[in-house]
Amino acid sequence: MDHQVTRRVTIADVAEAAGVSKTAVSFAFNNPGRLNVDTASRIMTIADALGYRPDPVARMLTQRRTGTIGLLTPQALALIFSNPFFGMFSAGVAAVAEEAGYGLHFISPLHGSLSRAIARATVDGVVAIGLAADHPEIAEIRRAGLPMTTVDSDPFDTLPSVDVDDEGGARAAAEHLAALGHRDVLIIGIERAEHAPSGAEDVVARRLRGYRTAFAAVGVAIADEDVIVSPATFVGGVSALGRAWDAGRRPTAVLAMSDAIAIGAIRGLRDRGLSIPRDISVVGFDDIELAIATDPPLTTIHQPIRGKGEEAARLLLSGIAGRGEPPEHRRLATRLVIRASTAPVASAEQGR
Amino acid sequence: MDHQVTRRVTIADVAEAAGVSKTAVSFAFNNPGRLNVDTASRIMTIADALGYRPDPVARMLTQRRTGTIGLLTPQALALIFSNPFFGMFSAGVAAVAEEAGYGLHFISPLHGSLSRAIARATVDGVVAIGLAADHPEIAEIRRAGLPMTTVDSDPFDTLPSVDVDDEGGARAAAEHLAALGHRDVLIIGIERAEHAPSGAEDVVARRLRGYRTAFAAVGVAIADEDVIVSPATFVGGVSALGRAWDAGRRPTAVLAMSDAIAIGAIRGLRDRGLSIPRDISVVGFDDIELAIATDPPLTTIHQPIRGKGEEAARLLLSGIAGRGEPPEHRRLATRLVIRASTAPVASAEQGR
DNA sequence: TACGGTGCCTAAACCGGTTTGCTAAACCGG
DNA sequence: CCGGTTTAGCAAACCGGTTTAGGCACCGTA
Repeated sequence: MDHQVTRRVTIADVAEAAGVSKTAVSFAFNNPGRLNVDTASRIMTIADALGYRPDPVARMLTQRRTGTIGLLTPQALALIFSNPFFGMFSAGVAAVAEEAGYGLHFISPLHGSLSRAIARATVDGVVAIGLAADHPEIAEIRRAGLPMTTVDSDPFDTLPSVDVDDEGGARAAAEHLAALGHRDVLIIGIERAEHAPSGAEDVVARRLRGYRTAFAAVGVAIADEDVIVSPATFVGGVSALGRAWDAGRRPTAVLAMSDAIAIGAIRGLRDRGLSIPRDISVVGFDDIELAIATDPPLTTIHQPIRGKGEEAARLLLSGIAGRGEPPEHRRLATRLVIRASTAPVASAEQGR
Repeated sequence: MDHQVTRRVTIADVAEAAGVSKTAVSFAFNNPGRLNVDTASRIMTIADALGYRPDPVARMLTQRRTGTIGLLTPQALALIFSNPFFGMFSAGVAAVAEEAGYGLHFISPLHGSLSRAIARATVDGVVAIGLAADHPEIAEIRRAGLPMTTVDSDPFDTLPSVDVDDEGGARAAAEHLAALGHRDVLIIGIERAEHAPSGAEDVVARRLRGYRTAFAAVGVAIADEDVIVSPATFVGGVSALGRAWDAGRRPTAVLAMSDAIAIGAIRGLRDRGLSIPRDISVVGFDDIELAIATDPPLTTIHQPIRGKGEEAARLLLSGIAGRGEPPEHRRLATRLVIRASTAPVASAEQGR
């Protein structure tokens, strides 16, 4: 019916139709107490009849707030959403955002440019996950005057942050393997979108350090060739494992920096006829919900994924509220969860 | 340093500093061709020095477009993100949105009100998933003049839509079970947020019909008590199964309307000492990536989750582009994928 | 009768940009 | 030197709301 270019009905239209000023209409919606009750309801009736809906953009402009927080990732959403970890994390920030009446906007590179995406984002603040602390975009956001909290970035910072004990978790994972007698491990790290900017130490680096520390304690040095990277997804894990295998690597254990990767790696190993954990052990990182339901149930490092999201959102909201407290830094604990994807190294060899 | 309430630097500040008009500054950013090249670069330099960043909200207001599409769900994000299905679906819409230069905004009930969330959302169009066709919010969005495409809603509609052959898929799942000799099944449907508005037939209803048709063909009627519902999450599945079990239900097979639920149900059954599929068969719906990696690998109904998201986004974008074509309706195929969570019913009984 | 309140409503400024004429100067061929 | 065309930049209107600072009528009171 009204299929034409029917101009949107504005506050002025309502005002005219009701024979009052724009101010009155605005009051009817936002501050009815300032109007005679009859006038107010008459205005509302007319507004409704006309199908008037205050334009949220215009509203944002005058109020200087958007009621939205941004969730920024340096990787494409299409990729990141393939990782259950990210879903859980998002669920955490969404939960506290919703609770506080905020909407959620995802900010990810637009045509490859994170800057462009940031410039277009209409948000009151942003939670940035997986952004190295020296990433130029961080400076950009701060210049824009937006409150921000970082997650899994470097901690030494003037911004509030939340992360987990990556190094400790990784160390625990590697120690577990070392204690089982493993000496030859393949490490699958997380591929980062960005061309790693120089110095900053990211999640991958911290976990790697943990792995190395643990193995150094039993006298094995992890060579760079023992470390490969993969997108943090199931299919990423499958193919990363495949590449290493086809290149001739035959480790007795795999340390993956993400459960999605680990589960993919298990799939890849199975496809090659290996039995887990008899022939080869696998340990993940994250402890996603489904880690308990895989075959075999995954030995992994637990981190409070959802809690991380919640905490990040909380810190951000208090930053938005603008009490000028000094930035808080939260480091959440990790812990080893032993399930069934790891076993003593000996078993495979001795069995022969 | 600039820790004060430093007012945001506006286009007027830049204009003044550069000794030009606001127009010139605006041109320097959006239409540099209209300016002398020296002037333009001088303006840019000054803008940069001042840290000027055009306010995206103001920009939206004048341009009458936001460069953002909304993804609307009737359930809380915190819940929905717990379902891998949703992640995959989002990845699909995100992929084509990003490609087209659009951002992604999630719209979900704010303080329980979807209307409120919609009113606040600054988007150029919305993809609505899982909203019954007679849901009042649909009318609301249309009145707002926003292009919209529905996913998994009722199809008979004046809006573009995409869904899958739910009934056919469900029928295939049930036929598979029936062929294996199962006659006593428990069905776990998806709990919907909304107080089911009367007539509309949703995904749950369509799948249920498919299940019923298949079993009717072998002479068994599915009673209402055989149908329970659960949030579409792993933990939802665990507890739904628990409730049914504790209430004394002892089916030979479980038909879950979501893989997440199915995997949770398997977990619940295992916790009770059952072996899958020897003691009881389970079939899911969706075929999420991880369905291949669970223990046992899940027999399920495949649907092109990601493709659904992509297609929905494409339809929406063409709606936004506003070529006034009649709305398209896409129905994607489903198919049974037999893995290892189903087996003949006889085995358990005969084994005794 | 003048005066301070109070209740109800409005005109106009404002938020921070973009866009539409329009003008003035420089350029150009004849 | 002249009329016509570019080029460079500006003032003002506009997008659609909110908010400030009154104005006006009516009231009770000193």
